Amino acid sequence: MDIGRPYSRLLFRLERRNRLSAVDRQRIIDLPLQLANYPAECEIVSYGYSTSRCTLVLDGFLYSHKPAAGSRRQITSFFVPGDVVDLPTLYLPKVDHTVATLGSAVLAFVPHAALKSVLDESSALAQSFWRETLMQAAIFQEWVVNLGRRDAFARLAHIVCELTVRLQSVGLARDFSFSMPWTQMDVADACGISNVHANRVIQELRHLELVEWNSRRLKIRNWSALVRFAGFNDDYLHYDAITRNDAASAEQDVPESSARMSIPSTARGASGVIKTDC
Amino acid sequence: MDIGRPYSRLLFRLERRNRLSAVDRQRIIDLPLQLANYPAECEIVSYGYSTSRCTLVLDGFLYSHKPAAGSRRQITSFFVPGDVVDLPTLYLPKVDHTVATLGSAVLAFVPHAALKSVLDESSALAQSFWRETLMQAAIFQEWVVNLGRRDAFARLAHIVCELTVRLQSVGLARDFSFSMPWTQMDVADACGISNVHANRVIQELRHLELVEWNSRRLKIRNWSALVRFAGFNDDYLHYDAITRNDAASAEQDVPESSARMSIPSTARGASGVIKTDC
DNA sequence: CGAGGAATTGAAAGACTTCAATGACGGTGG
DNA sequence: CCACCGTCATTGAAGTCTTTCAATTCCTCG
Repeated sequence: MDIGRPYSRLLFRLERRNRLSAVDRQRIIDLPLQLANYPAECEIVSYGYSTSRCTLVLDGFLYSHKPAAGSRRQITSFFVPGDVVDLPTLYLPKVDHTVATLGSAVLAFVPHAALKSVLDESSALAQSFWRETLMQAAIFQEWVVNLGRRDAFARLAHIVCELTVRLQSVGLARDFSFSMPWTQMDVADACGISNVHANRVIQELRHLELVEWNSRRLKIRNWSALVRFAGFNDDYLHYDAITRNDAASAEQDVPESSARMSIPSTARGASGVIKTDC
Repeated sequence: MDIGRPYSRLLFRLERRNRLSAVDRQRIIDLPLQLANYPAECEIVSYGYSTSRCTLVLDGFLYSHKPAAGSRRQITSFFVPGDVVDLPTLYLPKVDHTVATLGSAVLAFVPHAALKSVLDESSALAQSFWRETLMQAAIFQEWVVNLGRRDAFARLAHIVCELTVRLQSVGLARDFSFSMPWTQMDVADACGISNVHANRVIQELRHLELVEWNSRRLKIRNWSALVRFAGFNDDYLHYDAITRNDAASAEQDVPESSARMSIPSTARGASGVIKTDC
């Protein structure tokens, strides 16, 4: 963690695909950042409110969730170091979810005004930030599949796979081991299951020797089996085009074709075959 | 449907929040559009491929889906007239889902190159298109909640509510009635349930006299009861800031505060109370 | 050491899936 | 014009997955 130069993480993220010009890099470096330490379970952005800043995760985890009927909630995503949270608030003023810290976290806030003026000046930067939000949308879309079409065991395995790859893409969890400060209640709310069932699912993953899971520290025991078990395919994370140069310069550790599943090419899945007369 | 001037729908969409300058409006009008009629069940964009154009829905419905284990699939979104499909392909070249027509549809294609050059020239336009993708992401996020935390009955009701509001926002389904060319298999794949159960859920909605549902024509019988039943709250569609002027000029018919649920303000939902010492 | 949240367990109830069969409908070819 | 076919819709019954309820144990922190 290079919290002393927080923009370096941001620059790395933005240059996943396109190199930025020196001018644009300087624009990012000159962004006013307000650093802050947050304890566990703090709301960063609250449902129904508006905000005038975006959040960069420097260390720790955030998660977003939405309330549902009957005092239940659904966790809709996790944020790992390097993620920019709440870019949507730049152009959709009313927040339709809540973002909170999972464990304690180190954050950097960027005022909307500063960010907007930079984005107005540079279409390349606007494009890079736009792409970040597109990648987030792709993750949401995969979560839809996860909750809709996988059983509880595969769901949790899939979330673990995603977290692992995302952490590795920013140089963390290189040994397939990381501490994740969620409770089993959080796991349940992310998987859309009950906390009791979450407990049983975790035990099953332990029993199958796919992961070690002791007091909120996770260690992947058998990555390829976990990937198979989850039906995980990292295409949706869109890390494929990260150049080796960028990766090297940031000491990045993207697993090489970490997870590829052969997806059956049946066009209409369960329900039939696409007519080809289009 | 004003298919003779397809860009008018697009302009209306982009000006939901910000008026565009005359120059920007002209840029949109000058975009090269290729019109096409498509029969039912045609793939527009296919998983794993790349594409060099975006799609504007002029008439009919599209849907996107992703394959899952065991020849199953999950529908991840529906697209209604006026929607711009696959804006993500502008900046994420490899498509991670499949888009197909539901019934027959009238589409307009815009080449990436033309769109990109317009977006480079005008940051206001880039912002508007960016916002479109943010709104799509918000819909994905709500689908995560839908699949994670609602039972099959509420899930389907919620999807029906969403479709109704989205159609009404472009001047369709004013009488709370619209034809939707999905099969019960499609319904099942959208709700993440089996086709057999989808059938029973539909029957229940009919029995509760919430909707009429005859041969793929839907009529909402009791909107407020349906909204309550679904736990539907249209905040996530982010239509709140559409100005009345825009609405009037496009003969739009957004239901006034069509669906507001009181969301309990419990911060952590099922699992406890947020500490306030942040 | 006590308190309280978190994890774990068992048992019963509920939601949903699967299998298998039947009915309804529209389009096609003889 | 009608028989045939395939797709879609519908139904029943059995089985599986998940939830709920209610304890009990574990762990951490003050």
